[in-house]
Amino acid sequence: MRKPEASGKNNVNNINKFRKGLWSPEEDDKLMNYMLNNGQGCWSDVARNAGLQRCGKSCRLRWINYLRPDLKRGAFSPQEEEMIIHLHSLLGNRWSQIAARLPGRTDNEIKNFWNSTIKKRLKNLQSSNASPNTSDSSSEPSKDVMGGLISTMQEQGIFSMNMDPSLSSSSSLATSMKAMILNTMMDPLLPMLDYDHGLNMYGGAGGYESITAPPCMAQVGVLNSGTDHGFYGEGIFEGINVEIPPLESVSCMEENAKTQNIQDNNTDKYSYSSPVNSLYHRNCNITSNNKTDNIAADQMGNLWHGSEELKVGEWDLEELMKDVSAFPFLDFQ
DNA sequence: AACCTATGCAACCGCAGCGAA
DNA sequence: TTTCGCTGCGGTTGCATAGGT
Repeated sequence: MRKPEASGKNNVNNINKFRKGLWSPEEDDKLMNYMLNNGQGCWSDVARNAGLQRCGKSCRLRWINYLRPDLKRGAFSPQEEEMIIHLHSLLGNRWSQIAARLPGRTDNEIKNFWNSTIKKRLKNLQSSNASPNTSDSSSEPSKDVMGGLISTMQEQGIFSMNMDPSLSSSSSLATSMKAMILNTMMDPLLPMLDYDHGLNMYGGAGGYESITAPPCMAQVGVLNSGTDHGFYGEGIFEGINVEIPPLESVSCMEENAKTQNIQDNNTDKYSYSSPVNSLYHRNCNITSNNKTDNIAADQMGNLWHGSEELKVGEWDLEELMKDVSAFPFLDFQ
């Protein structure tokens, strides 16, 4: 941790500017008192009016990540871990979106948790499951590796999902599994993926073959055989749309936050907003290019209960299994 | 006890989006 | 239309601490 009186450079260089480094208890008090008395306004005004020699950005960060009264401190519960993993499989590194669905947790906290704990675990799993044959220069993913990864993740509780054979054809199971696997493949820590021919959840930029997905929605688009978007030379997915849990009120302060406004302007563009709490109201626009998309307005509790299934869009099972079976190194059947 | 290394996490940085002027 | 300031986000850094040797 940085010391409140960060030595040397910062303080010297910022005598007439803004303070940097760790926050002192006095600064915390000032900010806390100001926020409680005045609420959030322009952050640069907050910094000034609270008598802090900090930039507004720093004040905002401190409040959001540390001082906010509704923050939940302490270790992540297993349920939260599962939630994070699952949401990450759907949302990727959109930490703020993930945090919006975890009451009392901050994006920074989740990001740190992911980058340290979970990535480490996955890395261990990868190394422990990778067969010698797949550790060579070939970037082709191995069925064994992926299968092992999944099973080991289950064994170790990283990815818990009911694998009862009777549920193996469940669309939600396969959907969640597919989303997880897709995202797992996109994870930079897994070098098995040839990123030059990989998937781009965010659409557009970079040298990726672009398979676009709108913000707030995990959508893995079309990869057809015989197109330039081949994945290791093989077509894989017809469009995959995975719904994510809608933003819910994550604060006890606003019970009425359950109301969600879902607007359909008939151009396949949806937008919804959900109060997160009185100070942090996040908006999220969802753009869909699939007519079957819809926004689940279910309660969070219906969406996630430990290992229960994530609510997903209406998928045709056959189509789904076709998608999955087309996957060159997965066999769910 | 001293040193080294790994880990966790608070905070910073740069960028993009947005609205107002 | 452009510029500017503010906000929010994701990536990264750097320090304190725990654990190992």
